[in-house]
Amino acid sequence: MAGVNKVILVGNLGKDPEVRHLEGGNSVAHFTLATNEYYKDKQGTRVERTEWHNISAWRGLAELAAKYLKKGTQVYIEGKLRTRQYQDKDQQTRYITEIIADEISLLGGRPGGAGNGAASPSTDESVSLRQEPELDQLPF
Amino acid sequence: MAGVNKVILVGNLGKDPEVRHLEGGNSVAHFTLATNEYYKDKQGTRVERTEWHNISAWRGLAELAAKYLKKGTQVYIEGKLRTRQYQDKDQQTRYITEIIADEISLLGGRPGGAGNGAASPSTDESVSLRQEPELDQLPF
Amino acid sequence: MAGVNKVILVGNLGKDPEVRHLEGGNSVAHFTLATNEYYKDKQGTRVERTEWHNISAWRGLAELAAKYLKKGTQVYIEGKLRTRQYQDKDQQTRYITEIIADEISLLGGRPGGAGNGAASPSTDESVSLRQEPELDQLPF
Amino acid sequence: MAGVNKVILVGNLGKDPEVRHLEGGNSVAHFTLATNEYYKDKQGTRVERTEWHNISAWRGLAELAAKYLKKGTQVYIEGKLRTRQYQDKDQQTRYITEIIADEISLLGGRPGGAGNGAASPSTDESVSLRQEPELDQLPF
DNA sequence: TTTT
DNA sequence: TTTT
Repeated sequence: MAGVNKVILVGNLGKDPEVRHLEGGNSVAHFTLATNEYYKDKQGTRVERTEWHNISAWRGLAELAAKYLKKGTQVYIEGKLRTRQYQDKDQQTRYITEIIADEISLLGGRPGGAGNGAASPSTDESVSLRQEPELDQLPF
Repeated sequence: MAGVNKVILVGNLGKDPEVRHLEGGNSVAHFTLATNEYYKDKQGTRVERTEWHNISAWRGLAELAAKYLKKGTQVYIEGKLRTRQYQDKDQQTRYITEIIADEISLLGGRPGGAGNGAASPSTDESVSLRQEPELDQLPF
Repeated sequence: MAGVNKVILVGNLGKDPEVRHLEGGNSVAHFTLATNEYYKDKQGTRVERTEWHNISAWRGLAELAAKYLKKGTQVYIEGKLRTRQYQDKDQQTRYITEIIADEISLLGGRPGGAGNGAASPSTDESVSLRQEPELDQLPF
Repeated sequence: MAGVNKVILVGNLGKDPEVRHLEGGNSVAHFTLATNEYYKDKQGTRVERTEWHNISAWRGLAELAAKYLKKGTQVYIEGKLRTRQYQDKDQQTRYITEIIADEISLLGGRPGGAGNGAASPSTDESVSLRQEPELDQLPF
């Protein structure tokens, strides 16, 4: 029976998306997303906690991310968790957990309006896709 | 502004929860959860893909997890992502991403009914909590 | 800017799905879903509260619902809210809120195993779709 | 077994929240929220669809809604579905489906920054609560 | 390491 | 009208 693996985030990009064009015409965008949380510790002091997430967007969604998202942009992201292993420079097995984006919505009234250099999506373009990444083509 | 950091999973436990009792009376349970996904590859062959998640449940939710969950149990989990760093045995900095559970619901008609040895929750007990982990008391 | 309109439910069907075949080859399934909640009132008495939801599933998802879901089946449903207006028998305008399903996952170990008469999905069939209903073809 | 009844919305308020103070010191805020969706119809024409949701926020969350939200404010809302029945002016039984908010997050860089007259939340105040409405005190 |  |  199929399970459920769903992530929902609202936060701000830590850097501009990096896009790689893969053999076969596919592309993938990577960026980090910060989600902030505020709570009071035992002494009643207000504490801010920032969690950083690794986001991957594939194919059409990668192109849209490259076009409309920039460092600082506030977005809603829906996706799924994926943990990959890779060999580090010392040939040690390491693990990294990413969110593979299925949907991205720009938040705030007017993206690019505050002079952040990002394009504004025409309302004809939907910033939303749902597709399987091709794992054998992962760029790293 | 507070962001959103939410994870929703439906899957099966890979092992019995391990519970640790911390100084100060707190407790934390750890277990892994498998979420299964099915799709067809380019050749049209059906492929099963299993993603493994590290789950942490704190305090009252840890006690409930220890009491009612076992290897194989199907659960709905809602929580948030947290990536921690730690030093491995070679004093290298490593990262691990976990889901801190806020809510756990047992699925399927009759938990423990298949002779899996887990207790069945009395309907007076709510298998749901929402609380902040105390990070300075992390067991590892 | 596109918004977000998402519903996530885990509950049991109150009746077998009713499927209608529309002109043009489309089909739609309707059923109700009960979600149960337990809490203690001010007197400390345990109270059960059942919320009933109207679910609609379209096209391929309608066929799958008809095939695999029955009264009593426990399911995970993801979808979106839609409120429609219609004229009642006295020509009064009435409103009904439904969840248009995007994804349905059967829960519990063995659907149909308890002799409920529903078919068991072959693992080749995915009980998951994501598509736009055609509003001009609504059956009522 | 407890079910799941969860709604996640990102949209804009259609009007200022209306707050009622109930006997016993409780309060409740009501407002409508629009979620926009864009898609192409069969002719390839771009179509915008707006869905309107009835939101209720209770107690502390009602006060925060009254203080920080205004017509047009973009928010993230998490809550649950509740359908109530009431008697209309002709003593007919009617149904209304609402989302009872558990969490509300203001979106966009600077709430109130565009001169909309709403206060800006001090970072010491958390715009998030999770509590049961007292149904016997519903204001209508 | 789960489940079907 | 479901389920426990």
